[in-house]
Amino acid sequence: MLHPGRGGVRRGPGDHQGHGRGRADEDRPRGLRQLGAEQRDADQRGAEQQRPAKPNRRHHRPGPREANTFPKGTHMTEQTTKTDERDYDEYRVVQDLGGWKRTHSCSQLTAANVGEEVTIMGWVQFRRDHGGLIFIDLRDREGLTQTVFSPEVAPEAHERAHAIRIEYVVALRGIVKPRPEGMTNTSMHTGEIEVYVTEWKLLNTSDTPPFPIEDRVDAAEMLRLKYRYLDLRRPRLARNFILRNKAAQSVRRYLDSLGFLEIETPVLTKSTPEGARDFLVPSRVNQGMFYALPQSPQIFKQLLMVGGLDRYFQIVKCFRDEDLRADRQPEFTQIDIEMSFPDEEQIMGMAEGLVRTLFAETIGVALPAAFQRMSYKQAMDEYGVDKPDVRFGLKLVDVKDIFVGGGFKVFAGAPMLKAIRVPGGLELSRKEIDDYTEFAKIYGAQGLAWIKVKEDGEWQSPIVKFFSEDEKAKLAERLGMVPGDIVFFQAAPADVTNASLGNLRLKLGERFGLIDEKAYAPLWVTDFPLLEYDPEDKRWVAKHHPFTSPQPGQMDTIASDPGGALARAYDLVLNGNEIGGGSIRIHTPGAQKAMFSALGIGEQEAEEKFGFLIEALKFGAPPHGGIAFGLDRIIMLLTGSKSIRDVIAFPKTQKAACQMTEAPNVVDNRQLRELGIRLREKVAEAAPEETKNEA
RNA sequence: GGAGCGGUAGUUAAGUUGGUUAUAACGCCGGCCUGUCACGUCGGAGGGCGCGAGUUCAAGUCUCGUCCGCUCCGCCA
Repeated sequence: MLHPGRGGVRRGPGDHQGHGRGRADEDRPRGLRQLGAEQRDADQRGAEQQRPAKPNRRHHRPGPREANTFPKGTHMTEQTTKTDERDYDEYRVVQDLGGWKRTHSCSQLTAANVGEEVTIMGWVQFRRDHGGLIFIDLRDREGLTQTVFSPEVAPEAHERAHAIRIEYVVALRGIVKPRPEGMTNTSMHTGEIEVYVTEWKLLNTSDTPPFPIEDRVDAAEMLRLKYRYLDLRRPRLARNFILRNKAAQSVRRYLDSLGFLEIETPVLTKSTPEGARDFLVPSRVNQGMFYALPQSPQIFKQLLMVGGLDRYFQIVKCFRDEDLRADRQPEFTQIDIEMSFPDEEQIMGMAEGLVRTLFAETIGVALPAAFQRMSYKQAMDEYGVDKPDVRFGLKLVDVKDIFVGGGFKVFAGAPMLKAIRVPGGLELSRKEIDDYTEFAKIYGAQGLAWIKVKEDGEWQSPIVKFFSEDEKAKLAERLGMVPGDIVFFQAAPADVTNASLGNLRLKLGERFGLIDEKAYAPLWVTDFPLLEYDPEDKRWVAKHHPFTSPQPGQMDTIASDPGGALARAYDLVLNGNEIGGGSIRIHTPGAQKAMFSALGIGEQEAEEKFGFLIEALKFGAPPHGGIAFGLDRIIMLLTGSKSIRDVIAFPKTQKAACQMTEAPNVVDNRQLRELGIRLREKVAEAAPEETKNEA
């Protein structure tokens, strides 16, 4: 893996000189090299010691270097044109700040500053060297400023500026001047002015970056992640983190104003058996024992309520050892909130205020005064998913009853049969329909039935020949079918029907341009089932978590009808994304025990795993409840990012690895021995000898 | 655990039914240039196609394996 250096000489650690751009010094006996040459030679020796010479094919450069291996004079006449080449390394001596202070950021200067002497510092974005005038666009996280080096204004500064390259770090001092008539750049915030540099300091050089530091460049994500610190310099990412900070501060201000206390909870905590896989941390002091990283601070925030602290919040890292997605990372950030003596309305009202404030203060969007609400049942019935995107229609319609006992076995015998009518869908090509069929199969569907209603009203479909006239009539009426439509059907088990049609609906919404990209449609989904059946474990598990309170009276029927019990839980959905969820919690030991029992967790097991919680509930736990928001997902929505990685400073790849640090990695056997851990043979092969760990 | 897509100069990509010396643009290095702003212009260097086998007279192109990245299903109380 070669570094994209500019010259033939590799730089070692601590070498700030930036030599190695051109050929080695001895190739060019010119006056330029007097300054700082000694220093450089010393550095070079140091660098070579630390980094043994490696054949570097890339930087092989024929020319004077080879010429010099000939006896002096033999070929020199032929080389004379080449010896005019210059080496700017003498100017690439890194300087101290020497007391210089920044007066402005790179986005600040406007016509109002004309005539001022300013000092700006940052990275070189572009260099336009005209031989005479040199233009440098200087970048910091805020923006760009054009600077001018003129031989008439400052000859020394101008001469040295020939050495400046992209991503060099410089401090520029100069006078703000209006740009000449007709030379303003309207696409730049600072486009009315330019800074005439009078003196400047080179604060650091830079190797050529592996990819350009510009938004318009589409570098491979692997590369961006390996050089994440360079990726972060790009305006798009910088903007994301500036906004993320704004959002976090907005949350703090809002919750603080309502009396919520920001309290930290442990990161080294106890494994919880329910839910996602835990990340485990071995204990050295207690060999053979493990901490777990929190999947959420759920139990701690409840205990803070038992502790009488009344209102808590935390912007907190949570960890789940599950597979990654475009919107899922193994460590992510939650806005975690809990309050005492609330009902659902209070929490939802507080949460709406929070989200409304957040959107107003970050992107200036006014969300509706009251968010739309929908029961879980309605969401599943009409949208097939528990996080509907309500920016558009195309609702799912249950048509099972029409075909019960009918002649078309696929429909008549289906556990669930739903249809989705798409106005204008007549234009879909065979290929598109086939693609949608493949799409449906991802969710376990066997196929995808369809009917096109042609302009003359005739139905075109591979399946209508199996329908009776009565079925056709009822179907047309139920769906309101008109010419130009296509109707898709899914006949399958409930989960497959809902998932395939629910997700197809989203694709169709996009295909037919039904989604207003600028709209924000928040939606509360309420009345979730308390439990859901896990066919793998063959038992009922908590849909939300086992501390969620059932709705009044639901506990009584839980044994007879576990699937029918409803929870005091609510999710906040925005444009089809789940951005938050919470519940009123169980706050009496009796109810909590009953819940564990319903989940098939025995008294002894409950005692071992959650004994401290049950005990706490015995000591006057107040009624309490809360909510948690996925901060990363909210920032994704606010910034329009397609990937959660674009809103996390140092994210992990799909294999949960960090391209930059190469975490996770093997550790010394010594470290393992201290922890009382021995790796199984197969794994141990990859582990290093204990003495060999690279620094 | 599974499905799909991808890996070719520093980067982004092209590369035909396997066939001379693997293309281009940008970037890089150097020359020239006093009004550019993704400056221009002239010249130059730079890769053997993720890695490993195999088929073949011949492999970037075909086969198998493997590694890495992305999207998705499962999973994510």
